[in-house]
Amino acid sequence: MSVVVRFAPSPTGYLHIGSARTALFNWLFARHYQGKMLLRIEDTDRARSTQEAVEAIYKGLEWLEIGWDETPVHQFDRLERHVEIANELLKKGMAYYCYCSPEELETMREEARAKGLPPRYNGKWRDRSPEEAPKGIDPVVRFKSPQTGDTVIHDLVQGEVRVSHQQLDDMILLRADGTPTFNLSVVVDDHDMGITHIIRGDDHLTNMFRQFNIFKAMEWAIPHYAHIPLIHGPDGAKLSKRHGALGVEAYRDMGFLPEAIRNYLLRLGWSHGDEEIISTKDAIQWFDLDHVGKSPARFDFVKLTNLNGHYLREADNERLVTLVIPFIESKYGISVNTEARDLLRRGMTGLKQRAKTLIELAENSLFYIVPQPLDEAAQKILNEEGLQILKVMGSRLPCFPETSWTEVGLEDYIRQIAEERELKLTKATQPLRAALTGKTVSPSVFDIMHVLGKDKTLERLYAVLKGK
RNA sequence: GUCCCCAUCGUCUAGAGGCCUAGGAUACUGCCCUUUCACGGCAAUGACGCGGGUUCGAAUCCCGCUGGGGACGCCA
Repeated sequence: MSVVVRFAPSPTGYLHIGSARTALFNWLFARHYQGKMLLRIEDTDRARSTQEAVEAIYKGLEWLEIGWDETPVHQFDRLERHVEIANELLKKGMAYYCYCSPEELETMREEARAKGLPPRYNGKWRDRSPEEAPKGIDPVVRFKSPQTGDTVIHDLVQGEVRVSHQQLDDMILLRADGTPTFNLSVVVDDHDMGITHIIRGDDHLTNMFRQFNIFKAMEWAIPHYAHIPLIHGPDGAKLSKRHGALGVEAYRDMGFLPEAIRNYLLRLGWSHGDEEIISTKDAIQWFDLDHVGKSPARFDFVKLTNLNGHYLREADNERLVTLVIPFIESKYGISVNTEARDLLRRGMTGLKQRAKTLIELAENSLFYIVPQPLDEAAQKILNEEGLQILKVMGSRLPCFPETSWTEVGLEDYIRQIAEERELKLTKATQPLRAALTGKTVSPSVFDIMHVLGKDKTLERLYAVLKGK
């Protein structure tokens, strides 16, 4: 039997990072077994579902380069089928009408709570005859959960999980307005979609038992379950939307690369020995449920940032240019023309080694596009002594042939000048760096001079000398 | 409150009874490399929550405690 998994987010906000990890695990699992990953939008809550949120899910997955198979299923479209199954359960005597009002249920829960019992529906209408039904009240349909014994399920991550049936109340299948609820819809869809493995967040663990019983009542094949632990915030609490969990687009805007996010998320709860840097290819080859940990992990920006730095260094220069330009344009209000773009492209090898995010890369790239004012440290470097050396450079560099104007050629030449004057090389390079970039920290000055070219280099140099 | 789950360096984790005087990654500190900064290299600090068992032997198995988390909706 081939593997079919699904990612089933509800479109009530953005695609948050915990959901992204669930999607990633499903995707890797499907790819590993050469199965399918289907996408199902759980939009049955009409009040909270929005089209924007649906778009955000698609966009988020696309950005993360997590693809899905087949056309996404919109759960709401399948409403009639869900109702059909509810009616079938009714006919089988595995479900019944309940006429309790929401207020009545609230009191019921409070009373149970007061007695130290679990706040559950007490089964009031479970065995009553329909004749007792009050007039003018639209009933809900409830599932007849087993009342004695217990259910043991072997979860692929959690191991054996056992729940006493006393813990299970008769859940609502159909609301008073006739629409199906989550637990029903999920089971019907999972069955109809031929889902073999359900990989989802730990917070659904208790739903597993409710859903399991519907599968049994319908005599449908029961899928395998794998409940992966949740991601926690730095404070150790669930990283939920309410706690300000961020959508994937926020991570994109913070300058993270999708491959870095994927690698980071993968290592949050899954491991392969001591491997840390894991390519997608290896991830697909290695991924399994056996090595998913059972304890929740805290989200750590610092480690993500480190990983991002790694992938930034490895990334293709042209790609980084394309990625960084929007950051430059939006954050600094500078428009990047083709000439500037070319400088960025040629300077990228030196730039990318020194940035951990695209935001940092944008900031560090600025000097290539627009000459930058001298910052405080650069001013200090260009004191009397510094200016003196700069002047020397200003007079010597024009004589240096254009054909030798390369990183190596320039280094040799400037080393030579420094030696002549019995200066440490840094005494020569720091004033140059300050004049060329406005800063005391940058890529190699020889690299920068080469990228800028002779004309631009001298232009910048003279501009600083003139300004002093 | 009831039920369920979890528990190794600050954080992410390796560890499936002897390979563990507990390994890797990250962060922090120091040193080296070096035109600055990063990268890289080396080193140092740093953990099996507690208490009982089982066993010749426990981070690993069992029980209890403590701590953390999750679920208890006509939300998904």
